[in-house]
Amino acid sequence: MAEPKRARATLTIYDVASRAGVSIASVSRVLNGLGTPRVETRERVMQAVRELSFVRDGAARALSNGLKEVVGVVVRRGNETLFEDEYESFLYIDVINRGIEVEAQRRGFDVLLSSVAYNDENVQQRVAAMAGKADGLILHDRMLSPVGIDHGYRSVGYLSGRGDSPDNRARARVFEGEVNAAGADAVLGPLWQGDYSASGGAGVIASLLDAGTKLPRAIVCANDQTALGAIHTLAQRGFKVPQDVAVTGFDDVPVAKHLHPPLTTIRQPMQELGARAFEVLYSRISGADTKDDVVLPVQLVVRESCGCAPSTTASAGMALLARDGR
Amino acid sequence: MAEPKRARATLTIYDVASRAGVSIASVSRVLNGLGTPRVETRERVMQAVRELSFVRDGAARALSNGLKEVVGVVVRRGNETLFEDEYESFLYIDVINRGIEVEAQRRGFDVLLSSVAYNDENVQQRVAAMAGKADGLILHDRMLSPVGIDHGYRSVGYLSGRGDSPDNRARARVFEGEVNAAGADAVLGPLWQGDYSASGGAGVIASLLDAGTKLPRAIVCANDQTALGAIHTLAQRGFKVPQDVAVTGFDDVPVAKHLHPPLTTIRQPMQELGARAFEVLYSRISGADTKDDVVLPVQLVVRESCGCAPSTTASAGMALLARDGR
DNA sequence: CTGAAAGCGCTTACAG
DNA sequence: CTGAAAGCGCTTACAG
Repeated sequence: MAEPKRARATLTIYDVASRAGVSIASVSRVLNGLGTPRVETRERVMQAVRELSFVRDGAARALSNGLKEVVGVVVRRGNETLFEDEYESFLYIDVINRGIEVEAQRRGFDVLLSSVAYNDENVQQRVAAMAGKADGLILHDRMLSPVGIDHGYRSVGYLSGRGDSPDNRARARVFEGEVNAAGADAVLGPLWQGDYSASGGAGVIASLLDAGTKLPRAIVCANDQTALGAIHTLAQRGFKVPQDVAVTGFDDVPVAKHLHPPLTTIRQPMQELGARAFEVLYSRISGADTKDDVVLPVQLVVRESCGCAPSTTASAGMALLARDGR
Repeated sequence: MAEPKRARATLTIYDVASRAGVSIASVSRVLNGLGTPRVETRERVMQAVRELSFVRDGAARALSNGLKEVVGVVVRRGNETLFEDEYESFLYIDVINRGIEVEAQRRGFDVLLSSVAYNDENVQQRVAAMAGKADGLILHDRMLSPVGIDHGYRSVGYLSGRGDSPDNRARARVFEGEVNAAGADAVLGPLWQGDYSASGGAGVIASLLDAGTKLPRAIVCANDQTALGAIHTLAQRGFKVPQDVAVTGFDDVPVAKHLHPPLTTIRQPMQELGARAFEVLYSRISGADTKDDVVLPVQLVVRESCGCAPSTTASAGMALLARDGR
């Protein structure tokens, strides 16, 4: 197959100018709504544009303006074997991106997307390429947060996410602090190392049980997928959740409420998060000095896996939800 | 807030050249792996690049090369009130995009994303802007497909998607043909007009019932969300699915299997679809002449809502699934 | 109000 | 192997 080179746009501003019988400067001004052209000039240009279906080249504009009107977004994705339901968990990435995009669109920006695998060797190159194509970059990482729920369990384990995730480390730190502050035993460490995946969570529990370890009374998982895997293995090995071991997740992925038992977890304002990320970046691009650390409130979603009583409402799980169109 | 203008990249290829003591032509060649530079030249350039953390400007490269290495993807999104579970349905868009992106990355392309609301007034402008920033565009629309399942129902309704969707029209056409061919009554038309949303599906059923219409024995919905809404209203009005009215969907969104009853539906190879879309586009960009119409096989997912007996397997719904890393 | 011209940061024949 | 220079398609002071 031929290398895609010199797929040069057929039409340029010169074509429009000559057809309209004006200079390229006038075409540019009309197209940008600059100055106060005579109506005749304006109309001739617009007509030529229409007749030719002319579209300005973004690269040339960007080069001339020093502004591409493109935000780069780099996400990391797993590339391992997945539980079927796990597909859904990637949703949260897309919801964040959706938030970025909505906000970006308000400013006339578009979103350039690139995902790198966790084990990608040339992350550097990929990020550099993105940097070259965009005015600024947003890099995803998982988020951290404090929580508030206490069933008086005396020992609580932290089934962690990837070791190389800053969020995971922060989460572990907060976890340990909170559990100790409550006077309970915090159980965590290398044997409790998951990887944000369901199979990772399942594997940790299986290894612990195989090694004859006594499980803590409750297990806080780094995310819902991990909890999903943990609950699966616990059930398989004859443990009742939450009677024998309580479990919580993080993210509130759609399937969380369909698990047995329904998963107690934390919901984060994903779309809003993306929107705010773009706002901060945009301010920077605009040269404003901004506070760069934005923390959004999270919401505890109490269901049954933590030991709380089943809610009497819930019904069909079909509550109407207004989606903010902004 | 200041307009973001002239956020010009600080470093250019000239900076690298002068630091390395060579011409910009040499820098460019080294960076592109062109020609056979002396090792010393090569190393001095690389070192300068490293020291300066230089990144080539994508716009300038694009302008010079006539190639941006960017695919534009335009998706349409609803902006109405949503059922909570409906969030998930947008997943399929993202899965397709994921397929595009994976394939694009193989060719050194990145994905530029833009979504337009169904009621967006300046779709034209938006698409034009995208066209200017990309080498080619992929526009989403829903897909069509034939099916194969027969419970001998004598009357079957088609609860449609948006009227302006080509896929919806194609689906309706195929539906009518198949049902008639089976010797049953096809029920469709303006009163059966949904909009791909759950509330749309719910609304149609409610209106029909309110008008005293006798429902057909089975209802084929344009997509899963529509089916979700339909089932909800049917249950609310005291109809048993599938005993009184059978219902099928289209898409196999994650929540489909958690419905009561589990939804019989069609699964499409979404990610593959995206990948193929990019391939076709890439071929065109490369100047190859390609067949542009690619049809991928779909898969019928039989569950209970159509009247089939409950599967004896299913168990925890946690089957492991290999995700092709390609 | 409008046009000629310079310049944005690269790539690439063309000489040497 | 390497450098000087033209050109990619726009935008925007600067004159007129």
